[in-house]
Amino acid sequence: MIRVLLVDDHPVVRAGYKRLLESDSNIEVAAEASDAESAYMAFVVYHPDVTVLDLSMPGVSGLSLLQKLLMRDPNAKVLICTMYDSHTIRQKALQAGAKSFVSKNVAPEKLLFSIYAAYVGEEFVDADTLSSPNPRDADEEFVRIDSLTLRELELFRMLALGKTISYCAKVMNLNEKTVYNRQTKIREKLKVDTLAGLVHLAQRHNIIEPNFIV
Amino acid sequence: MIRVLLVDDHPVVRAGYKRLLESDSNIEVAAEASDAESAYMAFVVYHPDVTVLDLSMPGVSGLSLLQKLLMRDPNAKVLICTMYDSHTIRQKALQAGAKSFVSKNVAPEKLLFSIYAAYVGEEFVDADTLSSPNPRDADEEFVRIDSLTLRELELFRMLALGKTISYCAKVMNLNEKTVYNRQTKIREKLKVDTLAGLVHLAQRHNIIEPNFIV
DNA sequence: TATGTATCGGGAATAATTCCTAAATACGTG
DNA sequence: CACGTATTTAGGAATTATTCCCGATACATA
Repeated sequence: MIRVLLVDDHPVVRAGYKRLLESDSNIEVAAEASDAESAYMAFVVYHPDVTVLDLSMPGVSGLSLLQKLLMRDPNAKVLICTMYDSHTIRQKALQAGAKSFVSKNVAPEKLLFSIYAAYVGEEFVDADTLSSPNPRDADEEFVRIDSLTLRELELFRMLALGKTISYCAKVMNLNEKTVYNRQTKIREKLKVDTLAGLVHLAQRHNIIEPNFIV
Repeated sequence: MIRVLLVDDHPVVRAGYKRLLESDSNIEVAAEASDAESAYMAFVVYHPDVTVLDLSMPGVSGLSLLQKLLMRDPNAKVLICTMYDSHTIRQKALQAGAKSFVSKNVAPEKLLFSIYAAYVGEEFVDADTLSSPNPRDADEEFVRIDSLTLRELELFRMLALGKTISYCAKVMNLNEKTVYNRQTKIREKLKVDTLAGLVHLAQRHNIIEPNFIV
């Protein structure tokens, strides 16, 4: 039996996942969490075989959680699952130590398969997304985004979402000074001179969802 | 047996929904679709009792599909389900003729309940989301934007596009000081505390278009 | 004419941001 | 292991951006 910890901030989606995963008789959802904090606690308490982590969580980026989990247990099997099929995010996730990565555009069977793969310790990165490299990949902008460090990427995302410096500092457990300095560096690296430009860049590269217009 | 048509562009999420819905023995997923076109065809062919429609589809807006479905069958029971818990979207969906509306932040049981409600023809709008009106409320936002003067609106647009203060001053033939002061007033009127927030607001109200890589 | 509102910017105070520096930690490599 | 390199974190001082309060003009309209 593969015991899974399920982390996703949408109850409905999480419930759906759970049913989907448990349609496989070898998989059991041992615990669920809707945010990074409770996810970490659940991880410590339940020692799941595999953690399925949805990256599109609000607040602190899921990537920090990923690192925390790996710090706690370097052999943790974490399967990253995300709406945003961005090469940037994928790179960062793998770089941060994720063993597996699938987007929500993948076939459901592949999700199950990748949980098995993660369980036995194999790395699995969804072939679809890898084999059809995004045309944006060659883009200069992409290279710039790629040059961001993990923490810079996190801050980039939050700033693009419209969070204030003080909010970012609070959420990321940083001194405001650090956030200011890092923000400057981000804009430097991305060659963007306003916060608004940062938003557009983030949207172009699926770092944040484009604003929904109905 | 309630026959459901399931429309969501993420296979994994869709599969999860399906398992969730079918965990209720009175509900059967008669058909699935991942885009507006095939959803419409499936609707015509299968005559579902209830259509569960995820609004976060790419391409043609889900609301257009909703209208098409209602044109085809004015009594169609359509349950709108969305990631984006925005009052704007909710308003527009109901206004377009949706009978029911839930966000993915709702409890899974409520999703099932709302399908029953839709089936028997009752209107159901998730109370949680209604009772806590979003600060980004569409109408309020609209009123605020409406309160901008002509020059303020011009500047608002330029700032949202990512132009710098000095550029705006040059183009608008103004002293930078004036631009600063005006910018402050705009953010005050719009109740937004970062430039990034200004971008999102501008996009929501079609002041500027979200820019994608083509 | 009085009144209100839009437009424009100055002066002084304040807050935000940069620039430079540095320590602690991690990480791969010879 | 030791070493070079990169990351993450901030502080002090300098600089810039932004606010707050204010006065001036223009222009419509009650």
